[in-house]
Amino acid sequence: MICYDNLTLAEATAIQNELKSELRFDLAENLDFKTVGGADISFNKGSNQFFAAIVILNFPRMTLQGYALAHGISNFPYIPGFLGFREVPSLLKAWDMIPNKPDVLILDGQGILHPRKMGIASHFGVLTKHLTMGCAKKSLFGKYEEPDLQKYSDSPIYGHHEILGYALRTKDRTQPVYVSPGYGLNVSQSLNLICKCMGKYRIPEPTRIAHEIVNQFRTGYLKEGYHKIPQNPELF
DNA sequence: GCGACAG
DNA sequence: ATCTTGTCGC
Repeated sequence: MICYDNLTLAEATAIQNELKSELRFDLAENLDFKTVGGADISFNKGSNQFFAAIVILNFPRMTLQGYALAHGISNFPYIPGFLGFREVPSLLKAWDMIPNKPDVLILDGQGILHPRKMGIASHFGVLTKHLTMGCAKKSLFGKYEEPDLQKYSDSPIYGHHEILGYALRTKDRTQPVYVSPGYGLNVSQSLNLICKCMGKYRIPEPTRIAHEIVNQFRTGYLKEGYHKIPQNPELF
């Protein structure tokens, strides 16, 4: 079990720069996935006990197939730019419970839209070597123009002299979300994937449902472990 | 030095 | 992130 407690900021920064050299964006031939995962963390204010959830949805149907719930402890504080050190350890516990990993995982936070290209989605992806991407509700890094008002309008976000991600309007007249690759897929693929994961809300289904379920876990309505949802028999 | 600052 | 009621706008 990896533990990032007791790291100094200088050490954490060094680790990010190290992980950065392992980034890849050429592992996805296409977006022909069978499943997509969503990851989220929840905790009670002032507590160091974390609740982690990773849900698995059928792609592109966006119906729940199963979910893993795990408890975790973290004493690493929340510092913008270092979210991975606080949340990744707990998410890995949930990840390890999953018998069949999702083809791609969407995390609540940034991917390479980060000063050192090591947002939580990239951090998690480099450690697991699985396809990941980030979809954040607020911007952390990069320069961009406001996308148009209607659904699916997007605007590139620049940083390090290149396009790192996109501000995407996922719903009419609502704040955009910020998408970027984590590990394995490229910038345009990350944008396209999020578009294919939208339901009737601003937040894409994977992370939206992960958030819903992790809160039921935190409030005691669901228990730790891997839960499989009965799947309807294929009819054709 | 000042402002910004994922969850 | 979490704690919370009403309220404005489509």
